[in-house]
Amino acid sequence: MGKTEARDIFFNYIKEKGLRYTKQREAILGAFLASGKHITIDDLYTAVKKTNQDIGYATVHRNLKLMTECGLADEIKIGSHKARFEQKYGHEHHDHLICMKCGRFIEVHDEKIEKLQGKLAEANDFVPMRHKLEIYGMCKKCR
Amino acid sequence: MGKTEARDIFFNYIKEKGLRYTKQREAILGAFLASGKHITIDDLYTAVKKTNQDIGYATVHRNLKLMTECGLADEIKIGSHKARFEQKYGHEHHDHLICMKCGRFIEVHDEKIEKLQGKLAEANDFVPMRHKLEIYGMCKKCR
DNA sequence: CTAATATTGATAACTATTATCAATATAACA
DNA sequence: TGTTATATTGATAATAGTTATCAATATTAG
Ligand SMILES: [Mn+2]
Ligand SMILES: [Mn+2]
Ligand SMILES: [Zn+2]
Ligand SMILES: [Zn+2]
Repeated sequence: MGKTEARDIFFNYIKEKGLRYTKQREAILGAFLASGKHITIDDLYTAVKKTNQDIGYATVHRNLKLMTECGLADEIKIGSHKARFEQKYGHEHHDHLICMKCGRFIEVHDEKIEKLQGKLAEANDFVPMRHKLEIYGMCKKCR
Repeated sequence: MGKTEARDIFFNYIKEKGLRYTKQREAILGAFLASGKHITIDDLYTAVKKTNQDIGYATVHRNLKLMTECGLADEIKIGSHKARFEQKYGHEHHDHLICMKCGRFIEVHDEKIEKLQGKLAEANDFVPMRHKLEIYGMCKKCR
């Protein structure tokens, strides 16, 4: 479901920029597409290592940035924690409820809020391009 | 307008924790209350230095954290930039429109959005405690 | 005034990210 | 299929921001 298209997007982006499609890129892309939500660079590095033990951390880092540039990945920074990435291609936009106790991320979406954000920006002569809404609190399990 | 009360809050917090009220604390508090919006630790450090040239960076940092703990300051992290602080006591809650070109912060508030956020949390069995809404885009001046 | 201990300022340590660079891999093209 | 220009890699250094360490000093209760 979308893996081939995702690969095409990455491959085409690489080619358009005059870059080269390497075994490492293929491996990193594959591991990313197989990954769960909100992974860190370390998570992906560990995952890729399983099939490609000679991979370097910097290579994973660089390619995660490339995947972000071409729209396959989305970078999210929470509090003082390290950067996390989630799949973007084929995934709807959403915001996050973040549990302050267990760290769980709950993905949410509210079209009314999205619309009001647009109006709010407009009222301030501001052209919105992207936004981040994070609600911190306590999840069901943690109380 | 509120400066004395703000000082009381800090002083009482210090005392309650069995800490000591020092010249440095007084100077840092004063500089913070006189500061503008969204300052960095460096900004405050520079400001305090003017009247207290022997102050150390670590001392400013530590006390900014204390002021945050007792509710006088609010820490905001934008993108990959360094931490910024704004006055919280006597200031209403607000969110930010952030210009991606000039870096300007526009402070906004929308009660309807706030209410919908509460509902959204509730619908997910989540108890919200604080939230962060940042809309990135282009401000009026920058286009 | 004394004593216990919190604070300070300099700086080291730490964390995460990004840059550097020589060796190697890729891909266009002869 | 070679040749060649150059993009990529992996190790590691550098950087940026934050936080910890520690000896000297300041504060405060008694
Ligand atoms: Mn998500
Ligand atoms: Mn603000
Ligand atoms: Zn939880
Ligand atoms: Zn602007």
